[in-house]
Order: sequence, then C-alpha cells, then structure tokens
Amino acid sequence: MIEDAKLDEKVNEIQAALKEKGYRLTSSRQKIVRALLGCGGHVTADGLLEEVHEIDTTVGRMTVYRTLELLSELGLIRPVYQGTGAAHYILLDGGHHHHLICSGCDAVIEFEECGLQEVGKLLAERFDFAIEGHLVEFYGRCQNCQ
Amino acid sequence: MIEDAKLDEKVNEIQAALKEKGYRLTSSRQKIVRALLGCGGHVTADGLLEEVHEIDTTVGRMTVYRTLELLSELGLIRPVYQGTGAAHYILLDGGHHHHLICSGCDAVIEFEECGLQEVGKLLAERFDFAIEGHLVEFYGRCQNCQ
DNA sequence: GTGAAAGTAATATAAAATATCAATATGACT
DNA sequence: AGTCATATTGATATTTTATATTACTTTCAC
Repeated sequence: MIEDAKLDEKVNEIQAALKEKGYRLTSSRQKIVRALLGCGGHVTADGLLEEVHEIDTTVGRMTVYRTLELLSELGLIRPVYQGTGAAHYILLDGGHHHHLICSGCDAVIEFEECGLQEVGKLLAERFDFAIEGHLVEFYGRCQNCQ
Repeated sequence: MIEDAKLDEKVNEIQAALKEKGYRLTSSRQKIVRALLGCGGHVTADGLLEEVHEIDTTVGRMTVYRTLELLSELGLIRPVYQGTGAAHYILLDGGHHHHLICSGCDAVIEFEECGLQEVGKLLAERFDFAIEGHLVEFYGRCQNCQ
C-alpha cells in the first residue's frame, strides 16, 4: 500500500535525524516513532503510550514522554497546549506558537506568520532580556460563530 | 490615589456584569475579583489563591477555580495555556496584551509595541475571522536571572 | 567481544484540575 | 425585618498529567 510506504519513509526520516544527532536507535524509540506516525502525528503522550502498548506492552511511560521531548527538541514534532488537559503533539515544526482561537466554539487554527523578530530584538535590548520564545494568540469569532 | 480609583471602577464593572447575569455578589467573589485586578490581571489560579489569602485565608481553592471559570464564561477574562504548567488568566478588557515574562522570577513587564495589525487583517481575511483582540507573550530571562 | 555511556522501566513524587457533598450566605419575597 | 429557596461555598478526596529517582539493561565505538 502507498500509505505504508509513505509511513515507512517518514519513519526512516525521523530515525535518520535521530541517528545524525548521535542519539541511539533503540527498539522502544522505533516503536514509539512508528506509533506516532501511525496516529497521523496528533496524540497526547498517554494516548501514544496506549498505541505503543498495542504493539509492545513493555515500553514504559517515561520512555514515551522522553522520546516526545527528544523529538520536540530536534524540531520534528511540537507540543500544543489547548485547555487544561494533556498536551497534544503534532508533526512538523516552526518553533513558535501562533493560534487563532474562537471565543464561541474554542476552535484553534494554527498559523505561521508573525513579524515579531524585530519587536523581539527591540525588547531584548530595551529590557536586557534574553528571549527564549514567544506566544501569539488572536481571539475572535470564527465563520460559524459570528 | 488614581490607581485605587481605577481599580475600584473596574471591580465595579465586573461585579455589575456578574449581577446583570443573575449571579450573586458573594464576599468571596468580591475578594477574588479585587485580588485579580490587583495583580494586573495576569495570574495562575493558585497564584490568585495566595493573593486572596493575604486578605482572607478562609476562601477555598475551589471557589477561586470556579470564579475564574465563571468570569471566563462571561468573557471578562481568558485562560492562556503555555507549556505544561498551570493555566494563567488574563483580563480581556478589550485591549491588547503584550507581556515579557521572566522564566526565572516570573516577573511580568508590559510593553506596547506590536506590529500585528497587518497580520491580524491578513488572518481575518484568510480565515473569515472576526478578531476581537490578541495576546503576545515573550518568554525569556530578565537581567537578574540570566 | 568489551566497557562506558546512553537508555530503560518501575516506583515514587509533585503539581494542577475536578468531583462530591454537607453547610452556609445571598437576594427575592412577604 | 424575617423567612425561605437555592445558588454558592469550602474541606476533603480523587483524577489526571508530568517529573524525579534509582537500579538495571542495551547500544555502539573501539
């Protein structure tokens, strides 16, 4: 199937990225990466743990958390925090968090644009601040909720 | 003092909004609203609990959580979820929110600049979104915490 | 193969939010 | 002012999510 071929390809990409950075290719990590991609790359940590356990129940929760953290550091996935529940992890990465949030239905749309590099530099100078990251959220009403 | 007068005015606004919707003006709610505004409207639930306890230690945690939830429903404040820690709440008095937050000491510096008008218009068009306001937060380390 | 370092899993711990429920305070009504 | 229905409260317990600790195992360069 084409699906599986694509999946394998992506698995290999991620695993190559891991190896390139000097991280080891353990069987647990392989299973986790495979399960993550099998989910379409949008799951919570505990949800992913369950997926992994369908293949191998010996993989520990900590390993899933650490692997997600590692993949986040490598810029391969990124956590998204909506509401008070568990963080969701999504594939792809830009590094920043840019959300468009509907006050009516709480829908979240992600976008990439932000012209904040200059503002960031300005602020860093003015307040002698070492900036590590930023969050941009627009609040409003979506098409359906207007 | 002008500061206190403004604060009182805002307290009254919020309490009027509560009453208008048929909610009761309990002493706990009054203390919580006052503490929230005293913080500049940028705190976590537990942080606010501590503030309230400086005035009255008998107010329970649940009441703070419930009041914040209520004010959110009324559209007066909004929870912001950043990272895996506690949600923090910001005032939604129509304006923008631009914060510089220190990861070390949790100091909050406010600033005015943001070049987001154009981005806002762009997003409003692209997603057919009626934008009501926005939040920009830079995270980093302040002079003392670097 | 071998050893040092990286990785793992189990357990314990912490932090944050939610559920439950008897007791209480509030505002409408008389 | 007094009474009453009920919205609200607050102590406690529980659930959910994430991190720290620790002893054991695997990986990979040599």
